[in-house]
This record gives sequence, C-alpha cells and structure tokens, in this order.
Amino acid sequence: MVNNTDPLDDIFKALADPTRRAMLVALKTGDQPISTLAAPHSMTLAGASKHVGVLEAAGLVTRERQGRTHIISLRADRLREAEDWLEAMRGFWSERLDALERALSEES
Amino acid sequence: MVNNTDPLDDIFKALADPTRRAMLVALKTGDQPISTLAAPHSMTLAGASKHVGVLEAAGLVTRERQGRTHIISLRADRLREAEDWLEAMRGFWSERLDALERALSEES
DNA sequence: GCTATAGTCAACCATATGGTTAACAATACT
DNA sequence: AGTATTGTTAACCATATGGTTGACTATAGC
Repeated sequence: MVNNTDPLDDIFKALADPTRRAMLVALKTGDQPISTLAAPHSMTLAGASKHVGVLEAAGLVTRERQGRTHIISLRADRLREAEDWLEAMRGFWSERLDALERALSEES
Repeated sequence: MVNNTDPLDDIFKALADPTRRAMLVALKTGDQPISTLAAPHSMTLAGASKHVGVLEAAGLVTRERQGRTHIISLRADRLREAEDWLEAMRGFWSERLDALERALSEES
C-alpha cells in the first residue's frame, strides 16, 4: 500500500474552495478557534469543522487544543510548497517574455 | 443568474490534479497537440481531452485548431493569478518570521 | 475513394466533495 | 449538579470529478 499521492494534490485541492481560502486569509491576523473561523460563513459548525479538517490534512494549518476550543494556526512552509511549484512554472513565463522581446526588437 | 464563482476556484481546482499539473509542465517546453500531452499518462485520448478542457476552462491554457490537431499553449497570466494570491498570503509569513526573530534575539 | 489519425461528445460508473442533521464528548459557567 | 458552549463524528444527500466505452466528425495520406 504505497502512498501514491503528491502533497500538492491536497494543497491545491484545499485551496480550491473559497470558504477555505477565506479561512486562511482570516488566519493571517492571528490564530483563531474554529467557531470564529466559521462565523462569517453561513454554515454549520460541523461544516466548518470539516473544512478545517481538509486544511489540516493538507498541512496548511495546525491545531492546538486548549480546553474545549481548538486553536487553529497557519503553516507557512506548506503554502510555500504551492508557491514554489508555481514559481517553477513561471520559469517558462520569463523565457516566453524574452522570446517575445526578441521578436519585437527584431521587428523594429 | 449571477456568475458567483471566483476564478481562483477553477484555477486551483485545475492545479489539484497531478495529470493536469504534468501537462502544464510539459507545455513549458512549447506548444503541443493533445495527443502528445496525453501520451505519458496511460489513459484514453478522451480522458486527456477532458483534462485539457478543465485547464482551458480555468484559463490556464489556450487552444488553436490546426487542421485536425488542436495545439495547446500555456497562458502565464492566469498562473500568475494563483501565484499572486499565494504571495499575498505570504505577507503573513514574513510578519511571523519577524516576530520569531525578535523573540529569538530577546532570548539571547 | 478508402483508411488511419486527432479529437469531440454523450452516456455511464465509481468515488469524492460540500453540505446538512442528530447524537455525542468534553469543558466552562452559575 | 445542571446547563450552555465548543467541537467531533456518523449517516445521509445532491452534485462534481476522473475515468471509461462507443459513436461520431474532420482532416491527412495512400
């Protein structure tokens, strides 16, 4: 039973939901309990809990129990992985830009 | 009937699949027909076609028909949108690093 | 004209996803 | 002790997703 899935799968899948992205943005201002994260999104606490679960499974977020509340915090290193992939993809972008500039300067 | 979905939804959803990411990477080396994109992934052409469709719907890729083959090319600006969001999120990252450094220097 | 190639499209299938409700556990408050 | 709060878990539902097969269109090559 090999673990056959790229962590990027989980990271990007977690980022693909607007509610989850909003939660991450909210966490920029500091660690927060799940109920606070849930508040702005008209949905059950159970629903929000599942979203947090997805973020946690993707490694984008960490949970620390404090009594009955669970404090959630961002994990920047994991966000970094997604950004690194995109940055690597952008390698192409600059190459293409160079090619375009060459083409344009030859034209003039 | 309002279009209620953030383009980032589609972009990240498209990036969440390993086959699709591999196709994008393959496209870094230049525009390619769908069959070429499909080749490395043991799946039907119809399956690959659907993946390309998802990438196209997300705006990550462009299609130009040339006779019976469809030439696919990367659209960097759209990749950029995802990267920008992550970069904005990373604002938090540097703040946190600063806080950590402050804490460490006070300790010593 | 015939055949092979490149691709789409529709129908179908199994599984994943986003959400709900209801029941429960654990902690806090009075 | 009793009640309210925070959160999890399981069961369920509708829809989306990743993949297939099969029928079809259109172009290319002999």
